Amino acid sequence: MTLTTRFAPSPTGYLHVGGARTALYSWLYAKKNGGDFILRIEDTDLERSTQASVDAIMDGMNWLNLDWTHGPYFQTKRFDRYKEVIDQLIETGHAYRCYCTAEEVEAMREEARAKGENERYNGMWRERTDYPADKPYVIRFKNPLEGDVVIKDAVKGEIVISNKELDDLIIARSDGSPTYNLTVVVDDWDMKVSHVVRGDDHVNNTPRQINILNALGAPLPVYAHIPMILGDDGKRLSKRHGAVSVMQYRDDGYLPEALLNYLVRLGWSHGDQEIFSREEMIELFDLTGCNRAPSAFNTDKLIWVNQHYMKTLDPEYVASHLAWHMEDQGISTDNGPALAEIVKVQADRVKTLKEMAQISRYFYQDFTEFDAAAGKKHLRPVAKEPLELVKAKLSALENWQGDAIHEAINATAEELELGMGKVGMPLRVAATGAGNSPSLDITLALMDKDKVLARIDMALAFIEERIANS
RNA sequence: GUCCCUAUCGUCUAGAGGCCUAGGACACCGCCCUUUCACGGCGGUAACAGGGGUUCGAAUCCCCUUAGGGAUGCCA
Repeated sequence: MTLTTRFAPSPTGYLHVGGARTALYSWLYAKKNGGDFILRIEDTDLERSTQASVDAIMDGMNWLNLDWTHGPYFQTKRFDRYKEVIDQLIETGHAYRCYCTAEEVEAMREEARAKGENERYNGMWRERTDYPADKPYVIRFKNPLEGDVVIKDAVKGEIVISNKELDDLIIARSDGSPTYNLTVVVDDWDMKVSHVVRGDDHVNNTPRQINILNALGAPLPVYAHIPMILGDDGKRLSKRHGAVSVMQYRDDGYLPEALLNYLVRLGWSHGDQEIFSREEMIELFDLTGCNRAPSAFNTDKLIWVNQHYMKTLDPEYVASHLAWHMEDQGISTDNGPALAEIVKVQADRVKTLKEMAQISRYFYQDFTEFDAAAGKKHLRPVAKEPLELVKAKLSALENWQGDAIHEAINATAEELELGMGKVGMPLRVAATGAGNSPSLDITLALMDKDKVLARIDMALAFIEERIANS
């Protein structure tokens, strides 16, 4: 039998990092075992589900390149099937109508709480058949009264919950629509899901689902509940923590490989290994290696992973992602060096692609003024002579290449008996407009010679102006 | 309130009774490299929540406490 996992988000918001990690683990486990991975949209809550959220979730999955073999399935398209199962449950005596009002249920809860018991519905309609006419009712599942439910969780171990803690949950609302605990059970059964990998906020639902599965005579899947992800501050992840949406990480300049690698290591490990290629993750991942405690998201480490991938992945590939950021920042790259060259020289000086785009602007666009601090510090009257000399040497160059440029700068410093910094820094500010850049010879070689010479003239004019104003 | 889960450096984690005077990574701090910013190299600070057991021996097993998280919805 094929091993099957699924990712089943409800479309009530974007794909956040917690969901993404759950999806990743499910996906990994299926891939590892040559199984199927299903994407199912749990949209039975008509009030809160939106198409925009469905799109956002798919965008996130696509950006992370987590592909599914089946789906997306939508629960709203399967209402007939759920109705069928609910009727079956009623016929077999596993479910019944409940005419309680909200007030009555609330009273039961308070009563239970007053007695120091778990708040639960008391089952007052379990055996009644004196149904009032024209009154709204819900369908409740007849949960076993005695015994324990044992969950053999692949990551948490054995969890035992007494049926006494469980009440008869609602499986169909008064408008007839099915609820989560029913739909998830039916779907996992129908879709032959063999391994349910989900957040551990669902452990409490699991015994109820197992009871329904048993009532249906359906096989039990293997459950694997993975802990939640906490924010930087150790508190539950929320919008307050900033970038929790997967797509926000794209916008902020992270590579999908970096997010995936960071996420796979958050709550799972393979010895001391930190870096995992997609293939390695698939090969090495295992549910039993998952941690049982929640973990806090740490952006600093994500940044480190991101830089690692910017430096080591194929520059052409990284460039394809950089192109997105260039466009996002309105920088046309039609005229200038190939983006892969930018990646090669900038990768180890930035944390994100967004930053890479920002600091590479001068390769593609002219600037009208120098960075204030850098200009003030390096474009001073003393810089006039070295700039003029280096300009002369550069303009005399026939082959505009790194080593020749390097020679020209060296020669200038030697001739004027100056340190490299006295020549290099003014030239750097002149050519790039700012105080930092990759190594000068490489930077200049990536730019047009004429453009460099023109910018040196601009710097010279800037210095002249300062002299005139002093 | 009740039930469930969890607990190793600031963070992610290694550790499945002796290999642990607790290892790695990120961050942080020094030093080196250096024409800028970085990268890199070397070194350092830093943890088994507390208390009881079990055992010749416990970070590892058991119990209690404490702390965090989750559930307790006609949300998923």
